Amino acid sequence: MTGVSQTTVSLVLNGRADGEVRISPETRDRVLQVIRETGYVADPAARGLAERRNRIYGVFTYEAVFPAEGADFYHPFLVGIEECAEEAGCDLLLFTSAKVEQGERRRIFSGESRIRLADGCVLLGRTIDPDDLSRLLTDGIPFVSVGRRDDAGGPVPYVGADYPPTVRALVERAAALGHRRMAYVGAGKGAESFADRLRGFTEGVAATGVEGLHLTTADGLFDSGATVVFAEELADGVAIVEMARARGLDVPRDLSILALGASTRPVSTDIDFTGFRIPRREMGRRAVELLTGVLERGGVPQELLACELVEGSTLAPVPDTDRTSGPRT
Amino acid sequence: MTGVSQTTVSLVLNGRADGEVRISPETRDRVLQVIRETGYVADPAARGLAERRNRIYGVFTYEAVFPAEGADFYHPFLVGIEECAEEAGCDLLLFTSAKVEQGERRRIFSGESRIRLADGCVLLGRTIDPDDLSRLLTDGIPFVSVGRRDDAGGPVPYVGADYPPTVRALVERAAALGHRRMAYVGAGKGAESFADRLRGFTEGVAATGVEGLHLTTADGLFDSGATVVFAEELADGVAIVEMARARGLDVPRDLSILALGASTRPVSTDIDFTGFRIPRREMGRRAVELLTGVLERGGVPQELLACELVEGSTLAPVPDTDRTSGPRT
DNA sequence: TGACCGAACTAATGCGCATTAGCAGGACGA
DNA sequence: TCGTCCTGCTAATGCGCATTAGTTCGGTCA
Repeated sequence: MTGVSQTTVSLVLNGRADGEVRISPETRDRVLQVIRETGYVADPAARGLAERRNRIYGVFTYEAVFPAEGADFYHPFLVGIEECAEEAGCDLLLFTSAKVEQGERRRIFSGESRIRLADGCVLLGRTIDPDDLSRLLTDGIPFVSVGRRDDAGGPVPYVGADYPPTVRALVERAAALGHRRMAYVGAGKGAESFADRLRGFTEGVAATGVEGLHLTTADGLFDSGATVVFAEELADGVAIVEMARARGLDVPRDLSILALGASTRPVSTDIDFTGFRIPRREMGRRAVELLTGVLERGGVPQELLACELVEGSTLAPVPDTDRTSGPRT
Repeated sequence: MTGVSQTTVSLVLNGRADGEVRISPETRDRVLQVIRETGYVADPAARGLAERRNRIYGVFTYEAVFPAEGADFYHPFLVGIEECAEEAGCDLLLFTSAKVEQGERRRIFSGESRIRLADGCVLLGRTIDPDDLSRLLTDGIPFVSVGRRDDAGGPVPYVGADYPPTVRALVERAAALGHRRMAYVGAGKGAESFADRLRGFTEGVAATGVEGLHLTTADGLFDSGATVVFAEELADGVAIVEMARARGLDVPRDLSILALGASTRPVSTDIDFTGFRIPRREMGRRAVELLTGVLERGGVPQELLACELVEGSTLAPVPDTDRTSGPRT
């Protein structure tokens, strides 16, 4: 002991020698000296209890944070999150205790959740359980979702990728190359990201005045007369390319295939798809920044980051035969 | 409120209706009902403060947990750690707030460390700052190091890879193929893992009665007359193979090259090295298990896991010319 | 009828800190 | 000499829980 009160130590530790409270330089130095000698560190638990914050950001994922298969779709997000947390001087709490039950998905509020130990939380996953989402809202837990989310009993704070204009731009590019019959292959619903892509496709088709088909699966694709395919995910694109090649079609000479973003499903390919890049790392960074903002000023931030178009080599001008047969419809 | 005291709620929440304390089933059900309706969750901070544990394991790494380059050397460890933490019902706290200063390494006890929020800690990194290590010991913070560590003012709890017998086995295998002059290329010190590999090499050489050279770098390797090279790390192995090929040597016909474990440095190669596999995932798992044991029963566990030999294709019988010229020394 | 006991709770305390109100002591002006 | 103000510090309180030592309220038994 230095002979001073616990209060004084607390004040010195927190540098609270401002207006209201005063500590003489000699006392401060003496306390600091002892702190240095003993290596005293304030108990974070008690500190958090009194201060009502821990400088900890929670990260909730529906999948394993460290996938056994190596880096995956979510890895770049996490890179950004870690970078930004480091800058913010925050630690990251991974909710690994939320076990993945038999056949069930990980849930946020399972049993005694430690989520409130975190000042706020970043949510990651293609889809997020609606119940979890509304629970977060009603409980008033600060959070930011990575990926746009529809309202869940109230506006959801998020940072997403701005798919519609991106997909639309691809449609326009295809139209400029003479394509007049385009197909979108994929569910177009379920995850918001899918819906947004389909929306961009639909908007683009309407804006350019070309024909647009929405196929849930690739079945019937090759009888549809479409000269360019928009694959909802990279994995879809890979599958379609293989199907096309199996039919003796050359990509992109006979059929252009665009991949709309990376794939959440594991897939390896060396095809240089035309499409766009989801700014995953930036989204991760931005999510942490927005979370910090929410904690400081509140609010419900909603941001969409632009996707960068990828030139690739799977988009070519419409084949001549199709260009002539196009008007026949 | 249910009309009962905070104590009762606490007892119900923790299922403490055992011998000492009694709660009538009706009261319990009533409390549980209200808990379910309101979605009450105990504040983990306060709980931790009173209970002196948080069910959180800290993970300290000297590098970024999520490397920008994708999965790296440390990834498999983390996979195992996450798996085991999930089973143990613990969350993981990543100390991202310990910034990497200009040119400095990450330090565990930088400023207001949140390390004590974790019940214990897993340490990851090729080398660990000796000061950090002894500080952990003197502060009595439960931890387990992934990778063997020499004492730091006391025995260090660890789970490591058992390099010496593994390397020794490789030496014996090479000897069985006729090699009589072997070279170890690498520092052989610094990290414990390097020292252990060199020790295994030295032991193996002594046991088989062959000649063993220790070269710090690959300089002079090709004039040494060695017919088989033990590369300390994968990256070293790759470099040596390239040097050998540049000299017109065929691997492994003219020169056998063994790689001692994966590389902590980023390197990509498709060479199918003969060597061994570091059981990284298992080590991660085991570290968490040992940490749990330390928390429950104390002690200083020290374990070495066996490495699996990898057949590969860079080890061949000694070349004839060398076999004959071998005895000339 | 009073002593005794067990069942079913609750009051009180402490965890280690941050924070607020307040206190001792000296300087200073009237 | 007394009141006032400022400086430099501390006592006390609360954060939300777990835990321990009661306390109350029927019975039960002698």
